[in-house]
Amino acid sequence: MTTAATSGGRGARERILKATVELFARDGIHATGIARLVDVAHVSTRTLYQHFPSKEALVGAYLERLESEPGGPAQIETVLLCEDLAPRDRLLALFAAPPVDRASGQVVRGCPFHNTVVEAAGRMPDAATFVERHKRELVATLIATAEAAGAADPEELGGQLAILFEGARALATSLNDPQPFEDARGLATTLIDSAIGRPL
Amino acid sequence: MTTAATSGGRGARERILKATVELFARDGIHATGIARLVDVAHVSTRTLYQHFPSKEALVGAYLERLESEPGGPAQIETVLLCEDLAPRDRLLALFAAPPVDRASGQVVRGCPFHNTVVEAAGRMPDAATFVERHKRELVATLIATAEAAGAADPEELGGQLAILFEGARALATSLNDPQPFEDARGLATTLIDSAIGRPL
DNA sequence: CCCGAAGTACAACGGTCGCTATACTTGCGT
DNA sequence: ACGCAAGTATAGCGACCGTTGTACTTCGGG
Repeated sequence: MTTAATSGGRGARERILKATVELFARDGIHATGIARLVDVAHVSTRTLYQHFPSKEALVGAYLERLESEPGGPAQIETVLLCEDLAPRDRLLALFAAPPVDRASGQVVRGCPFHNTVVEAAGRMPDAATFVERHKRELVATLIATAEAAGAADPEELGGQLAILFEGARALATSLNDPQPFEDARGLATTLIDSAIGRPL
Repeated sequence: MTTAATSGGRGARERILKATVELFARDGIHATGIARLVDVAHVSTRTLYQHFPSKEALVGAYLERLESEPGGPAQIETVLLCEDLAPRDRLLALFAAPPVDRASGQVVRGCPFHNTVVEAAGRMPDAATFVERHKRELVATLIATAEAAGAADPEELGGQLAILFEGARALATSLNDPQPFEDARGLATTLIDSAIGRPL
């Protein structure tokens, strides 16, 4: 179901970005042509190219949007910054919910950042660099949160949780089954509680 | 560096498959056109289409080859079946070596099966089904090996190792850094030894 | 030796894709 | 109320991609 704006008019850039996030994340970059993008965004082709010089530039904007958009497909990772939760709960929240896109209601097809690297296949170095930086920040955030939770070795725990998170998303995608997320949550709980000396 | 056969002649099907595995795994499916495939395989376009009715059929053959080819990009997983090693060592071997393709000598760009699902983006249901089955078999093999190693809860350990393996490959790809593989190996060692009651 | 299968060379087709040109319309800010 | 930026509609370009047709060559087995 398309959730982008249903009427044309001013604010084209915003509609283009919304449609881009929706379609690139759900259907993939190669599978999403400019024509469909223009359809969903209710924007003329000309307008799209007045805002973005090329499809590759659109991919760059897509990645930036993924990072900043609160309800988007990358929303899960933002719980790490939620100050309302205790550090331990923030870490566990990563594995709490099945990774669902609020817009489409469907289970997210893996990690959109990682998928972009795979689809780019070495042909879009800027995108690869962006994702590399994003993932390094994710690991850094995990380490910082692990430290805030009082982990004995925050770097070790952060690195482990990063692998668990990526692995759960990848395996859930390949298996077409959310089960790995539950397995990862169980192991994550053990690792966290062991690292912070929490009683069983 | 291209390692496919350097001369034409009989045996085209084999050369086509070798080139397909090399190029699809290294450069991606979308990025690999029939023209390049034909070049590397030293085969005429016509011959390729006499062996495979379409590119999509070639993707199917590619996946089958990935599973069976001993030295191919999916070679790492085959150590699980190596009877020369003790079960515990088989499990650890998964994380021992950086995932390198013998043909290209480069670090493998994630898991080729998972990448195929991502690139297919829902447009090749057969490929997705194939990968799903492959991954279920991988998990099953991990569980069986965990059981052979004497794990207290083989299903739990197998599932955990599967997530670690997938996560290490995915994160190493996104980060463009083999570090996650080392982190995963450390955690895997702990999990295995804890599960089989091995002393530190 | 020679038939038939296997492979080759190459041009071209239809389709799609990213992208642009042209000419027109809309609607907010002042 | 009106000017100008913003957006629209649409046709089409050139390039590339997967795929096919045609006519020719090369072998190996009987």
